[in-house]
Amino acid sequence: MELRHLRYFLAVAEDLSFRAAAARLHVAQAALSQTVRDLEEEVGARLLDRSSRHVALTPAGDAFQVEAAEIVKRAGDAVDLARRAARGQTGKLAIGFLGSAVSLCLPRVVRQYRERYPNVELDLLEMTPERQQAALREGRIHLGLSRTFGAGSAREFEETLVYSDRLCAVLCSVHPHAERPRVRLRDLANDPFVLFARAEAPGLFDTIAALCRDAGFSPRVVAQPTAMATVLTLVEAQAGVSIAPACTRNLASRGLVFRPLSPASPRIDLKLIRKRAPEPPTARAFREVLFENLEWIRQTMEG
Amino acid sequence: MELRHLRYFLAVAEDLSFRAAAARLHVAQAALSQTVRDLEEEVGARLLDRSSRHVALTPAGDAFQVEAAEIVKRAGDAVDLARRAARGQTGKLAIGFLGSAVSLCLPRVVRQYRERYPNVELDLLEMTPERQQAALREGRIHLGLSRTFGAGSAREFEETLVYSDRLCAVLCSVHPHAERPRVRLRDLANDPFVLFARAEAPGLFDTIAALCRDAGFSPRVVAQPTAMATVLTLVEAQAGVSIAPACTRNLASRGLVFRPLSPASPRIDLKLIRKRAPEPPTARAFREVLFENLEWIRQTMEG
DNA sequence: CGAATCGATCGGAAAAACCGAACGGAGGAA
DNA sequence: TTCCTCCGTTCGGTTTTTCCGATCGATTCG
Repeated sequence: MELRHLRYFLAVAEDLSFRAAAARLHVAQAALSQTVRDLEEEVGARLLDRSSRHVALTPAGDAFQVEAAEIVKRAGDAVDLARRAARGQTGKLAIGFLGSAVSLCLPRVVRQYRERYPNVELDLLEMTPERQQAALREGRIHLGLSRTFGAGSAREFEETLVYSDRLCAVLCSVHPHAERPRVRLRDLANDPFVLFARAEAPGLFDTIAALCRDAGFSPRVVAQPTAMATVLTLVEAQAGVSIAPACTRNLASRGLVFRPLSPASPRIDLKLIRKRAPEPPTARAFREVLFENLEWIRQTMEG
Repeated sequence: MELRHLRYFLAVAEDLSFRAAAARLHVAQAALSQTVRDLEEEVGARLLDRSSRHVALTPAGDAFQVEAAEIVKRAGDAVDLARRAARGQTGKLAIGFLGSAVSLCLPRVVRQYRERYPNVELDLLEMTPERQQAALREGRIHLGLSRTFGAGSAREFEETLVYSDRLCAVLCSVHPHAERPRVRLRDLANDPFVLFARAEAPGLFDTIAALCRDAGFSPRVVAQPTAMATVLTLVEAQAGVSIAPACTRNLASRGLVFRPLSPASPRIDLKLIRKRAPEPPTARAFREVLFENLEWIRQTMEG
């Protein structure tokens, strides 16, 4: 049995006439007779009562008509669905993101994406860069918003710069250096340091450690919380000072100050990362929406 | 697009291999490539990512697979449904019945029918013979359980005897003749009569009128209720006497007596009536169940 | 009773589905 | 690295299916 059988049968069942249905389908009436006959043979029951003047549905044909109509309709819908899926207008999309880095800009992009692609099932998963790398590799997420994964990952992943940030000194507002417009790193040599856990973000940690080494000291790290909010809380509680990307000030309260470093620290980049593999259309669409907002994101992050 | 495309695509999507799927379908692998290719062309999107070593579903293919599987399954279900409909195992069945005549035997037959054909949507409609005739003609009911429609209907309807009944005198238990084993009709010549409305059942009414005429009198009809229960109530209230089929005693309370007539009245028949037209399988099945119970019905009605 | 219309049937033509074989690319083994 | 194997694609030729025009029998209508 093929859809052709159903389509032909439906046409006859609607018109209750082989000739009219044949005309509508642009086929000869003989073809219709033949096809309906074959269908009835396969079903094993007559679907249409046909005297030479009247055509009527049998009870079996009546039941079959309802089903056949739905099947043919669903076949059309299935094609539409596949087409939409190919365009990224439906399907699934899972994105890993670094909360501290994108909490300011991600909502806007997600809102625009949802407006344009309301039928995509979107999963936003806050993850550390390391977990993002693993998740991308295993296909659990399609895109990552993260610091760079480091050298050697360029073959496996494609990274696109979203915005670049600078590291700042994070001080409690009562810290002796809090009033200075810029903070020299070596002036913090004797302060205790609260740094984001190395296990969660080795790249960030090692960058900071290298900066200190260049400034002529090795930081005395007294705490490594696994949440940036905890880092800031400890600094505010005068447990120590910290070095963090400027954008984390979006998480901070009034009792903290963020001060540029002197000498200026290197930029650290937030990147949109994807696996070098066929990209789901949903991911491609999300990237496009994000790229349209690049200008705005960079302006926001600089301000 | 035909079901063949869906079946072939599904096989490949399940095995993630053209060769394996081809073997399973007993076709050459080339035929599969061709068919999937045609399908993708019609959809306008790739459904399968195929490098020369691995086959994987695209997002579009993933969405399409779910739909295609359901469509193919429904196609099979539709055939089953039509087959069952042709056997009377599913569908609709509407039966008109004369409440007073079949209240004793119909429940048993209906119960058996429901057990054997649980998926048939059964409508039981209490109707007078006249309404049954019209409903049968218009196809609103498929079978009727009724007194005969009268001469001249044999060409349009086929009637099968279910059981035959006798008319009885119906008296209030305090009626002077209530104690007699048999009642001579002419002894009731001066009694007021309560008879079932002629408009609702002309055949019955005219039969009774003819009996009285044969007994030498014309009955003085003081009421013609349209419900048999009302007839009995009025008789019990001593509004008059009545003549009714013996089986109506099933509706009666203690205050009434049913007495055979003398001379014995002619039998009146309850028939199963159907239109001379192609019979729905559900109706055919019901008739079979009823015929299996004919013996029991007749014994019950005589008792 | 003829004329017209309908669906079924038949033989041949057109279209499709199918097959085997050759081809090219990718991964694994030597 | 080179060779080998496996897989999907592509290409002619064949088989099967589908379709068409013509015709037939049956029924309705004038």
